[in-house]
Amino acid sequence: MEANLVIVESPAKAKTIEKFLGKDFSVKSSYGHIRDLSKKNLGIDIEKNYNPQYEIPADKTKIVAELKQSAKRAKMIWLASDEDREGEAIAWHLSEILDLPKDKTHRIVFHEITKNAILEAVKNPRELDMNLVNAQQARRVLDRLVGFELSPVLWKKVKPALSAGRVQSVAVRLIVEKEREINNFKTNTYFKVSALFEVIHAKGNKSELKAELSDRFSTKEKALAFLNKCKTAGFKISDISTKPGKRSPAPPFTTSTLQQEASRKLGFSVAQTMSVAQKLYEAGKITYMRTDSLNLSDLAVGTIKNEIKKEFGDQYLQIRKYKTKIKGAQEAHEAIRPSYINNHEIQGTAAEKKLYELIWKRAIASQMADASFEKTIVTIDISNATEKFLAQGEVLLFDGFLKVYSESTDDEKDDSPKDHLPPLKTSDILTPKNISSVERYEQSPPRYTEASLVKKLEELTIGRPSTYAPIISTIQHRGYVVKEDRPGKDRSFTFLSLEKNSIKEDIKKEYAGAEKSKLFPTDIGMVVNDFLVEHFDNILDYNFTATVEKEFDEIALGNLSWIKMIDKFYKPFHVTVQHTMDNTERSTGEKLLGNDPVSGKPIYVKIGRYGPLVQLGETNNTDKPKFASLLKSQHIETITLKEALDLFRLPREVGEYEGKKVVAAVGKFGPYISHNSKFYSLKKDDSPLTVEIDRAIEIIKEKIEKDKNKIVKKFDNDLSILNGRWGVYICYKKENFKIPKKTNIESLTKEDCLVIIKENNTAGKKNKQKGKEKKAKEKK
DNA sequence: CAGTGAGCGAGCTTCCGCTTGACTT
Repeated sequence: MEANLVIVESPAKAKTIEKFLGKDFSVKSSYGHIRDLSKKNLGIDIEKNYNPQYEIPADKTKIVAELKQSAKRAKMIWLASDEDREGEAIAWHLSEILDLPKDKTHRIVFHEITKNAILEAVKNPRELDMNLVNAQQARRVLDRLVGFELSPVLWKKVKPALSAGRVQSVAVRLIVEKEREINNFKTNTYFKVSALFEVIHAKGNKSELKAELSDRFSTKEKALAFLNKCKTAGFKISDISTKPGKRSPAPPFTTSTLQQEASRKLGFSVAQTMSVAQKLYEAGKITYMRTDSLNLSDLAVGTIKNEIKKEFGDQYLQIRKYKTKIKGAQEAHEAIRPSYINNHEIQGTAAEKKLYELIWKRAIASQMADASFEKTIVTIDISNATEKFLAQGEVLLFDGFLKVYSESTDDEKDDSPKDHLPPLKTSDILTPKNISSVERYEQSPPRYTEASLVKKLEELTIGRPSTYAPIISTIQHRGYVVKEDRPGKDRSFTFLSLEKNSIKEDIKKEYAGAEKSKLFPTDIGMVVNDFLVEHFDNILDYNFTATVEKEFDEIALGNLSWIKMIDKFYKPFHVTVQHTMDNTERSTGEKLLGNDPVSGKPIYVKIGRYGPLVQLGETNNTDKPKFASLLKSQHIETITLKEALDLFRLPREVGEYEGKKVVAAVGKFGPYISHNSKFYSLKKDDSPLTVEIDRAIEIIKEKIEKDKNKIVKKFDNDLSILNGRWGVYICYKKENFKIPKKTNIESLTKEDCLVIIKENNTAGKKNKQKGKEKKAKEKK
């Protein structure tokens, strides 16, 4: 029996610490929170000072029972959860549930998992900080009150099963407002001018110089006028200036920056980054991956120092201490870094290797010297114009940290040429080989990616490292936001070129505006957002979280009672909730698009029971209005009257095939064509409004062919072997069964199949039941 | 599997933050 029981939050952490502490200590993990507000109801007794009703969730009963056993046997219990308010609350809940006597309980904290830090922590135990615990209770109660009072308002006023909350609703708002900003963006064009000059040097050899005009022109006429002037102009270098520049490395990774860089450099989703990082952490290869801290332990800085000296030399070393700029950062852990710096690479999956390499490079580079440049700007005068051409050159003098790593940015649109410049001197005369002016479009603001949304949330201090990935998945799961690709459009631009004293004008085409893996609001997301902003603007305010965080801090310092703080928020909030429930109309996002030119009846667009629709005619009239669903690619915010009118053309007769009619329409499962009382789904690029008979026949033939291939073997009407998405499987009485790996499909007999089904049924019944429950839950 | 959009009402849905597996019909 061990004399000492240490409880931490994470099992991987427990394993590491146990090694440092020796055999008198047993280290166990609580697996995060062990208690939470009751799930069945509000879980808060409003009448009795907002008394929280805590419960141990079903999936935690086992671990709590184990901890109880261990605690009973131990002489001293060390509560070693994180030193932030959630960690303090975990320690408090543990002491309550495990019924720990004060004289048997020590609270210890450490910010890094190194032997020294842990031994030091054990030497300096303290008591539970109830102020910090109360700050957490306030946070928890506030979130529950907001979520569980706001969501039912949406069920009644918009649609059942929707949700709202302090964090998710603001995340959705960011995306909705960005979308509107983009939709309202007026794209102007301008003309930029660039030139290719020839320089003849003293010895007669020639070189080329690219330069850009310092000014842009707002119209084609102005650009043309300028090019005309250039026909007779002389070009001379009037100034060459050089100035030094430097770049510093980025700090080591936090959760948020890791998610951003893995997205930009490796194309990972934030969830993927977290799951790969979790694997690396559990394997002991990196430090904890949910952190907002930029700190590296002294031990880590020491080994990084040695590594840089050994690999690159002393001149590449520059020890730096980074301070977080994020307000409200709790810094309970280190920054994310490799556990062992001398491991440049690791064994593992391709994704694990790539992510590890990224973390390694970033940590190393953070302690390396600045890179230095020399920037040269050459100014070229034009004899008959006031505008100047500028040529820029950049020479890397010392690579420094760039030897290892360079951070990516979200918008890399700096396309000005930065070449190595030829030898030049002031007063050199230049001969233009070509001067051209190209029409450019102003760029609308960029849509959010998962990673850039995380960045924005972190700036607003909304959410925590452990919740960034879940937030992104929640708002998508609720149907407020979709992550998808959307095609761009062809657009034309004018290209003017002056060569050999004549100006040529071309109209060229480019493909622009295509989006890949971007976050778009859905119709329901927009309607819910507008409803919440209208009635609960204080909670949807981007500063709401920051404001309440300040109050949580005051509670943690013992300057404010958490009950008073909650009461001050709740009383007026609840009045607003009641008022909104009683006095507002249902919100459908209804909008008048215009009138039908044939009947003169109004056409509306709104969200109906089954999704967005267009409506022809009024609902209160004697004759029923006509309805039609929007296509998947259409949205209530942007659909035009013409597109709405087209929707009423469905179902549409496309033509004939094998003597039977082919009809295109939109059904429960999307656009389809029907033929001979069979149905065929349309492909992504097909529209039921425009699909032609030839294409329809193609789709029909394709489907028939595919169905043929689906059947591998058919024993009788009940039993067959089929080809599915995840490979070959057995279908028996409409139920599907997995075939064990290494089975020879060719030789499977009917009897073999029945055996597999039987085994599957007995062994897999439990799992299957679980799976079904989970699925049912997800559906809800 | 291939429209539906009325109205009533029972019983359901829902938050954020801390953790990891079990789950891939």
